Amino acid sequence: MLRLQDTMTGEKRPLETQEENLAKVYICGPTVYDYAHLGHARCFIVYDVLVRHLRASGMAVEYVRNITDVNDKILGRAIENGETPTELAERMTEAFWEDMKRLRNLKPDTEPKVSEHIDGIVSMIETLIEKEHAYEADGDVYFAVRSMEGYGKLSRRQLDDNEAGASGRLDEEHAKRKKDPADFALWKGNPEDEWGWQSPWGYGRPGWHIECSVMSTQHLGETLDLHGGGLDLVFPHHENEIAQSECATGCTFSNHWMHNGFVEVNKEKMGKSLGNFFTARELFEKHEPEGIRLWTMTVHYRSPLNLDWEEGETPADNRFPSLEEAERRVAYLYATRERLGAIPPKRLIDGGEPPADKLSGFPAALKAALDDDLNMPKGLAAMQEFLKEVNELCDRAQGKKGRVAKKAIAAAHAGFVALDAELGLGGQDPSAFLTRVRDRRAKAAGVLPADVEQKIADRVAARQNKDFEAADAIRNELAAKGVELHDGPEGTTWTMG
RNA sequence: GGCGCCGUGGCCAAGUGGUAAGGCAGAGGUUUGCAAAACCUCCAUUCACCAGUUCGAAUCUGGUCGGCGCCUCCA
Repeated sequence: MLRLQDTMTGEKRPLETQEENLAKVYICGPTVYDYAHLGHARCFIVYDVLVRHLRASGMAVEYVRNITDVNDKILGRAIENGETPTELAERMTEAFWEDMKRLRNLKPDTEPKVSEHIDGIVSMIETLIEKEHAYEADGDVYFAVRSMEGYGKLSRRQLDDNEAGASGRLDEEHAKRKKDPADFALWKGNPEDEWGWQSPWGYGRPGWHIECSVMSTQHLGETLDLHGGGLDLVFPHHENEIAQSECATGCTFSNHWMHNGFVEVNKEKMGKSLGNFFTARELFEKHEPEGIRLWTMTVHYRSPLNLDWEEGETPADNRFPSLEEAERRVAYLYATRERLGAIPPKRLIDGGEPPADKLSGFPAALKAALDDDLNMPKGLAAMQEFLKEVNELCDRAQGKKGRVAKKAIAAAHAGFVALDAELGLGGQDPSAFLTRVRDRRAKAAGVLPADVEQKIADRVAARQNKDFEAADAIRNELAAKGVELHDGPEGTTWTMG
């Protein structure tokens, strides 16, 4: 049973779904005006693990994540780029999907776009006007926050406590049309030569929050089992979604609210204006996406996730020690999996000792960790102990007369299956992964694989002649470039340290 | 001003009433022609500080100090 922190109640409580064995999950997706950044990566990995875990626990999940393709920022950026907002949005949507795929995030079941829900938006606004929760003003439509009892319940704030314009972003033009400073736009009128749609209140575009109310309701029904997004969306976005949806339908909007923490860079919030902003794809140049995936799991999903950044002379010289460490851990995972797969059948025996608890108990330990408010660091700790046991198993199989029990091997394989199902780790081809990491590092260090292979051949010859001095000279020469040689029964292999 | 979060070993980080997971780094060992990898052992009598509650507190309460987020762009 999954227990999750609920932002609404401030408590950890079981995720109770309306229909048994079906979870209706809505996650706020990206606004597609630019490439996904590290914060997006983290956020969507968190919800990906949520969905994976629910499914691994035997639950069906209807996973809906929207694409916000209608937004002022998209328009602004498109004008800068000299393209249409639709072109930009489509380009960025494709890029987003590609990045998510590389991070090994599952595709949601439905990815509704705002541009395809304008009719629904208009009709929800009409309902809100009818029910006197919204009013028209000069071609705009605003939601009247004071018309709703309990406005502010998610973020636990009283309207009168908020400091109007505390973030210094009051838009005076629109502010004077509002009856209350806290009222927010459902529809914003704009000139017909600008991007927009026709509506009962004239030409214009939807406000920021209404699209999620409409898309979630349309695809999952009036009441969601869980709604999630970044911590910054609690107020105003989710608060306003609640206001719109509950005033329009009269139903509870979502039974559970989940919010993930931010990514920080050197302990400061990541932001374009701060110059410490990284897109997912620029980091993919340096680090395996799956390493980044594991890195996001090293802290609890609600805590800040800090990226260490050692700024280089040029962007290419930037270093990210925490990502390097995470990538090494993923490489260890794949190396272990590769070793397991390489155990020859003749080493396997029936019977034998029962597998160690850390081995056979890993899937259950992982499930228990995730059941407890998606505790991924705890899950990784269990993974680490599991991998150690698998290596120990491989060590035993490698001894001169080494034999291991078939049931232990089966338990190890089951552990890897669980790891991929629950966390989305270790599901790639091990040797392809390891070779890719090695070759990328070699390239970065200016090491040519063909040269290394030649040196290895020279060294093999030297060793056959018992010329260990020459052999060691080659080892040292390569080591100076970061190349590590591994002598094994099958020959010599190499990695980049 | 309002709402909320955090302070655990050299670094990162779980743990939220029963006596400190895991990772990185470090030390020693098994193994190796030498290495690497892998594995084993060691590495916080202590959880910012001060009071209090309790048989018992890193975990609860109050206070102090320090860091941070949100208050209509934000994942």
